Amino acid sequence: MSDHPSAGSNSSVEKPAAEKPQHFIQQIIRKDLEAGKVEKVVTRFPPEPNGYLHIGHAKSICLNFGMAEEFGGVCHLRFDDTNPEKENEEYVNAIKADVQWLGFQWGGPVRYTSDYFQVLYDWALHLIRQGNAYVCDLNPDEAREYRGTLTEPGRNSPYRERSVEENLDRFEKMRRGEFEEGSCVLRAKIDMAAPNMNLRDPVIYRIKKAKHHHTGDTWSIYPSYDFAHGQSDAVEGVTHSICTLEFEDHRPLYEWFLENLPVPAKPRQYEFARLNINYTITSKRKLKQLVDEGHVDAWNDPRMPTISGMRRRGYPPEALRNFCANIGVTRSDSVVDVGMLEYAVRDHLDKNAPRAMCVLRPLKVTLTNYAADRVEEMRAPGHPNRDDFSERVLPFTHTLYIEDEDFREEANKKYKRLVLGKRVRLRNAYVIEADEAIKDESGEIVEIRARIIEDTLGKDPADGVKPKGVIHWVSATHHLNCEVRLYDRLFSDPAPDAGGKNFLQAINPENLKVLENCKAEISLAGAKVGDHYQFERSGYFCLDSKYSTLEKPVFNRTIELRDTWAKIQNQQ
RNA sequence: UGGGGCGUAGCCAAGCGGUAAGGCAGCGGGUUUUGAUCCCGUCAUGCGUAGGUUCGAAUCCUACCGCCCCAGCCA
Repeated sequence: MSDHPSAGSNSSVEKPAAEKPQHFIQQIIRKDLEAGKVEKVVTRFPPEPNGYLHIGHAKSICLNFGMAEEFGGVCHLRFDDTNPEKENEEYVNAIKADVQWLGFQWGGPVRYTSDYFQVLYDWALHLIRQGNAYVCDLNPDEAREYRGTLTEPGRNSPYRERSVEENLDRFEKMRRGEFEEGSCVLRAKIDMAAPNMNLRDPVIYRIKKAKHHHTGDTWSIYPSYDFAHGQSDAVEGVTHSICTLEFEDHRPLYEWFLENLPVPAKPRQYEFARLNINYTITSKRKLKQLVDEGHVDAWNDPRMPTISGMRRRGYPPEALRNFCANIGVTRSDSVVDVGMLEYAVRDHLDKNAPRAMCVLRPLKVTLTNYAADRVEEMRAPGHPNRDDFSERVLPFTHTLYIEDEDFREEANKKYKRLVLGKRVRLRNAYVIEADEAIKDESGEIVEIRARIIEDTLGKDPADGVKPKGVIHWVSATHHLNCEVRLYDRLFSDPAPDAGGKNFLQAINPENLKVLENCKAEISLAGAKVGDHYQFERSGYFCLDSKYSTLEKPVFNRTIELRDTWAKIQNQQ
């Protein structure tokens, strides 16, 4: 059967000029709607609550909820909870929060595959009565042997021809918990010689005496993914069941159940390529390992590619959605450059984050011609390109801090910062000129003595000697002490996951730098968790939701500004 | 020497028989009190390879090559 329903030829659809190209899922849905095959689009996002959602799930969420949104339908949130051994409620709650944070709302209640355990059980009975399923007593090793290999057909299980009565009886005993785990399973009777391994009498129910986070001890048998997914879609009236490519081989099985069971609808499955990003891993199992072994703080560690980690890091939900829109949806395997994600984050933050100044590595500057008790209130725009942001007030005083790296005793003309004997513009304030660098015993520069050039607020020096550049600063007496955490990529290998590599060895040992003596402008005292700021000339920052306190604010660097200066330096 | 997919620029990706969109990255330039943003320009004589069909092929056909997925009582 064809992947794409051979839609009635509706060739007279005029193509609107200069429209955004539609990806194949959009094309399929639009045709289904136009052909009247579907009245209202229903999709679903079906995570298994066995870990936290990551950037790859964001793509799926944007696709599934996005299609519902775009075509006036709904998207269900359904927890695919058929394996109680790995799932729990912490994950359920985290997943719900993540989906909502991304800005999506599911249609109707939160659903669980476990809501359908009774129907699924009844349908298993139906299959048995039709002679389409049997209880098989082969142990796992034997079952593997009987299954055959990729190139050799399997053999029929010796239990394949049990009578309906015996199957009914044994399945009932499975249900009642009378058999040990692993002693038997219920299998669909399809074809042990099928070239598609999924059709070689797949397991549809297995015994698990674990307590289920949602159904408690009600069941001692649980349906397999294959036996649950399509039927759940059918029960919910899902029209387009979108999943990743590795499930393509399962589609014939998905359809086999729909055809052999009295289901209320016939949903269709479509597959797209899952997201891969370089320098990143998107495997729940490996992400869990990073957490369990303490390589990171938690699932929501700002270095994690989890949705909660990116949230804590300061990635705005809009950036994630834009990113997903930018990468598209196709069926070809690909590895997206992490630069695309970073672009989306910078792009949104640049347009929306208020500006502030914060000195990360302070170097004291004393203004010898500025009275020690004088305080001027400089006014600075909240955003250079928007007038709907409120102004900030910056106290300007006799002693200031500038960035350690913004001063050099001598430098070539490419260095556009403060140089001994030269001028620089203090952003939103005066032009100053450096007269002297004071060093300690070890030769370390500990203070700069400088002068302001009078009458340079909003204008160049009257003598025509223009400053070489602009640097940020903070008053040494009127500021907010804070801690800043600089994150770098978690992995230094573009493909930490590839081949037989051990991804733990690809961990970047310098993925976090904590600066405890940072000086922020006082307006930042009002920062709240969830606010985003651009620390000018530095990057985008936000308060850390875990470590920040009123006494000691902790800012996470979400991402650096694009830095062509660093690029120039690296080229030399 | 099974089955299912996928190959368009460094990366992502349009294209659906009429002569290679767009974005990211890069490069060059302009504006700028952020080395940011913004703006302009540049970046595939060629679509995995080789044949074929056609007036015309990235699009159709054939063969080959490469990569991904499948042998859980995971999803």
